[in-house]
Amino acid sequence: MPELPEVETVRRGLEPAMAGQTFEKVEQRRADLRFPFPADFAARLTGRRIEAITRRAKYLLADLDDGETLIMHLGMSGSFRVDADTPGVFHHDRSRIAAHDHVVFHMSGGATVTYNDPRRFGFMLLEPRATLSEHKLFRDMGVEPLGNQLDGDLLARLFAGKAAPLKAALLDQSLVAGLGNIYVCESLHRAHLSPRRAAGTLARKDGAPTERARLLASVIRDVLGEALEAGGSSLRDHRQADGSLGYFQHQFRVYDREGAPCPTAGCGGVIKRVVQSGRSTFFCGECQR
DNA sequence: AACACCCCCTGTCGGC
DNA sequence: TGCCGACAGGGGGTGT
Repeated sequence: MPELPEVETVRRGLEPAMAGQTFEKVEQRRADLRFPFPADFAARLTGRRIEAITRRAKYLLADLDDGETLIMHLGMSGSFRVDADTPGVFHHDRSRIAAHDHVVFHMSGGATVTYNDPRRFGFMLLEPRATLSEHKLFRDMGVEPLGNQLDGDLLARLFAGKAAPLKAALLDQSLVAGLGNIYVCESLHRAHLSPRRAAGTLARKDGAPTERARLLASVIRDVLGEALEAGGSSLRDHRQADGSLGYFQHQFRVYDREGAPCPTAGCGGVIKRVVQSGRSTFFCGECQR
């Protein structure tokens, strides 16, 4: 489910419950998610204070006071539920275990934070913070699309010479990190660019960006920013950490809208679905070139 | 090197 | 109603 806007929304939901708090008790309810949990996972967290909850691309990072970082990835179906402190109710008793609740964090401030993940494509790791940027997961990771660096020039440089379709290039986390299937489809539609166009065509021969490269960089930031403002997208029953729903899905122009009229003014096209590198791409063949 | 493809796992939905 | 295949927001590994 979660692309950058959803993960950032989760981060903001976890922050008040976890940042500055200590793990009072940790329940690990199975041996593995996508990967095995780190050795002595619960014991290594218990008693540790979280200095900050941050995010890199689609990863949530909890910086611990012993120099380690708890790395959390939500995969396709991971979510966190925060049960806030209720006076008079001992917080260890507050959270009721539901199907696919795999980890429960009991925080010193009183909140209970539960990780639920039906498909178990998510994972949690503990790694030393000092060398995190050299870790296999982060070493080759691309730029944050909402950071200062992403503009037409960078996009053109990243894509120069690439024969891969724009769809694949934008999903490549080693170039731009944080986009997923939804926001790539939405961004390409807004930029009127075909998902099948070779990524290298956004750079001129001398490597300078085309106007389309500038436009694409710009709409990516717009789309992600708007999605963030809407609290992300809630597909199926996915919820934010506080239980509320994001509502950006109501603003989808192409994603999961096969057969619908293209929303571009005066276009008259119909949204199509094709498969690219094994995933659905939604786009308008008329106004996306 | 740069792609395309398959897989991990569970739930849901549409078609028959 | 029930069964079955297709598909789902991610990404790592393998093979060409």
